[in-house]
Amino acid sequence: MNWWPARTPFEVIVGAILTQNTAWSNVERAIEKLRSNRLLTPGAIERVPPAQLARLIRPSGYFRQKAKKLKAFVRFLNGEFGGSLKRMFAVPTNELRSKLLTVHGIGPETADSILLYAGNHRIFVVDAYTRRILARHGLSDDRSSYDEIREMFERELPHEAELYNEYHALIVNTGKNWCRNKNPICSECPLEPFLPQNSELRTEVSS
DNA sequence: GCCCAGGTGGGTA
DNA sequence: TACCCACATGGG
Repeated sequence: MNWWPARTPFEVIVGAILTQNTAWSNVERAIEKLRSNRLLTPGAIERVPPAQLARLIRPSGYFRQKAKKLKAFVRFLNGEFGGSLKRMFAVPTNELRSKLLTVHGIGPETADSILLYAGNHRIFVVDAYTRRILARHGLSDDRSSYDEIREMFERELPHEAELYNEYHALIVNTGKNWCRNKNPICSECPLEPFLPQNSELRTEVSS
């Protein structure tokens, strides 16, 4: 939870759901609404009426869908782990990942963000930026699946949560520029370790 | 006005 | 499996 902007693990999870296909600035408004209404705990989300929850998170977009997703997660947490995140995160990574993927509204990226940023599990998070940057460097194509890309990073990088955390942060923070502009690739590119020696990709890339 | 953002689920062929 | 679409707000 070093880079992810949140105060508690549960807040990370809420943010991971609210940020689905949504700009973070919009998520912040929704989180602040939840905070001022003291709804940033599993118990509070469980008890709040769905319509009220939806109204509060409206700025994050898809608010009716996301209200259902937040409800689905706390139902899962209560049912499987008695409402305890500590107990949930004590489950081995792969087993927990499988369980999270059964929850309505939790897909691969959301599951992995929860595992890494809320639970400190060693899982590399792949997102839209990661895919675009990889494709642009010729390291993947559109047919590469989420898990293929994730496993590539986990295979090539030291297996450390701290490093995955930082690496994904670098991709998100800088990816925005690389995706839209035709900037040369600089030495600070997080994918630099993957680029073949002598590759023209190291100095320049054409769109 | 138009396009997009730190995705996911459901329906159809 | 592989598309297609709905979901919705706020900023550039």
